[in-house]
Amino acid sequence: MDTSELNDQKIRRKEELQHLEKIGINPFPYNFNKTHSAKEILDNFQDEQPEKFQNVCVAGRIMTFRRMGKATFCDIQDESGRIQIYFRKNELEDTYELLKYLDIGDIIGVEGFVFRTKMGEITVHAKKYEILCKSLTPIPVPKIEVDESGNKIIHDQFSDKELRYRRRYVDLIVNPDIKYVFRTRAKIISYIRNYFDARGWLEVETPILQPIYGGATARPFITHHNALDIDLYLRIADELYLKRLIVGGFEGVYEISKNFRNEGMDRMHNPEFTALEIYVAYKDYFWVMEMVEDLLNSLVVNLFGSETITYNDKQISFRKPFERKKMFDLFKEYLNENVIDKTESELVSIAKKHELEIPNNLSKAKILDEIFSEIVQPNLIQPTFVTDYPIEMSPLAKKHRSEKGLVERFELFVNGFEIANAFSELNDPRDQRERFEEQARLRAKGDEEAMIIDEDFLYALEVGMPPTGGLGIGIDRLVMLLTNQKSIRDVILFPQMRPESPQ
RNA sequence: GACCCUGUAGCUCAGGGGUAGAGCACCUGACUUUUAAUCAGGGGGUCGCAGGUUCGAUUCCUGCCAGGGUCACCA
Repeated sequence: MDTSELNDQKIRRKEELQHLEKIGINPFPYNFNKTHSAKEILDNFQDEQPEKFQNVCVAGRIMTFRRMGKATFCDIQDESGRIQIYFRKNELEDTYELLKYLDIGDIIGVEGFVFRTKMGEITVHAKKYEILCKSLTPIPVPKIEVDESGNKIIHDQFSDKELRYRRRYVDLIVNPDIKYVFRTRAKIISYIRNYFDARGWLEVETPILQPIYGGATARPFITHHNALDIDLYLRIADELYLKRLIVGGFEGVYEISKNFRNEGMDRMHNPEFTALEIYVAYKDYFWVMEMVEDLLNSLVVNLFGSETITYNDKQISFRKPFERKKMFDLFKEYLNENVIDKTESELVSIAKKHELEIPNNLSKAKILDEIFSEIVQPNLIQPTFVTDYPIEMSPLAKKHRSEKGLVERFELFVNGFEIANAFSELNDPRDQRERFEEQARLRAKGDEEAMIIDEDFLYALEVGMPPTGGLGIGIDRLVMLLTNQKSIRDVILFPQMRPESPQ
């Protein structure tokens, strides 16, 4: 680091560090034998049995200091929470003087016994302590002041969103409550994995670097392989590879996949995001509906002990069965129109009646999609399966067994979010080729997101894929929903940011 | 990509054409059960960056950079 950037606080900390080294103390030692977390002590200490905690070793980051001459209190924070430490000069002798070389942010290890102070706080009375890491740059430490009328005044709150995302490590220290979101995220993923594994479905890994991207309509990131001298695409979805594995004879495969889409960023979108896809042989979309219903119901019960969650003051119930509605019935319900036989221009004028401007030259599928997501989707708060989509919107889904022009597809909406997308998978290679060709025509007309023909995938379908039910779940949005977060950036540890420009 | 808002101390913010303010954090001293510790002193800023207007710009204007929000595209 350029020393001209050092402010007075950094300079002082560096001097403290050098002093510690000069007197033979390693400010960056190798290990510490921690015996208890803060939470274990706070939860289990009993005043009538203090002997159980006669000798504990705790470690954590110093978050507050209250120095009172010959006695000092500080709070240290470990992963489980905070605990107060008490130091006395007459017991620590020389090392007491060294406390003045410690700062908020330093990590220390303390050996001592647990007691309760006059004010009632469970505290570790230090017999000895050692520095485990000297912190050379100050962190903001919020202090909550309560005034006479009981209002909370928070000083030093670390609330700047840019800094919180860029320096997530500081955010985690200073706003430890957010750890809950990431713990819950891990629990959700591990629950889903266990659920699938228990049913014998195989977790697989498929290529992130793909010569032909597919499985979704989106613009890709492009990269280059030097040795082969070819462009490769970061995957936008793993669907076509998972289906190849069903062709290969695995009867249930799933992948928890980082996907990459070169599109806008906002509250609901990050350029890289996590999707779950699963394909099970011999099943159709009705079976998938019941599976995802059971998966989400049992997940929510497992996490919260209840079928009901709260998102943004709304109660959302995951009680089975979820509502099931055909897409065209929803159009009827919200537009009072039967849109199934309408032309493009008729649809545009219907949209206008509902104060929705549709850009020119959109295909019928895109217009319907637009109307649906603007007018219908925001109303789907309780878990709702929307079924039976127009064929043009779903080039990888199998034609509906009885409804002309539709496919066997559903999406699950909760709180207006699209959580899951599923099909009876298209396995007729002739039909699949026609759908790809239609996509190619759209692409030629300028639709940059239309799919590319994947000849190898068609070859695989010619080899033969059994009837298959497939499902995709947007993990980030599911986590948002289940942790009551309003931005995708709040459920991704390191969300994408514009790089900081060197000023 | 378009529009709106924002950028001042380590953090959160106020201010305003004439030597830059608060709370917390930091430093010195006092204090052996404090917890917003308290008390007495003190230091710390290229006011996002670059131009322009002006006797003088952190303040006004323009451009750029960064962030947030809304819209567009999308999941």
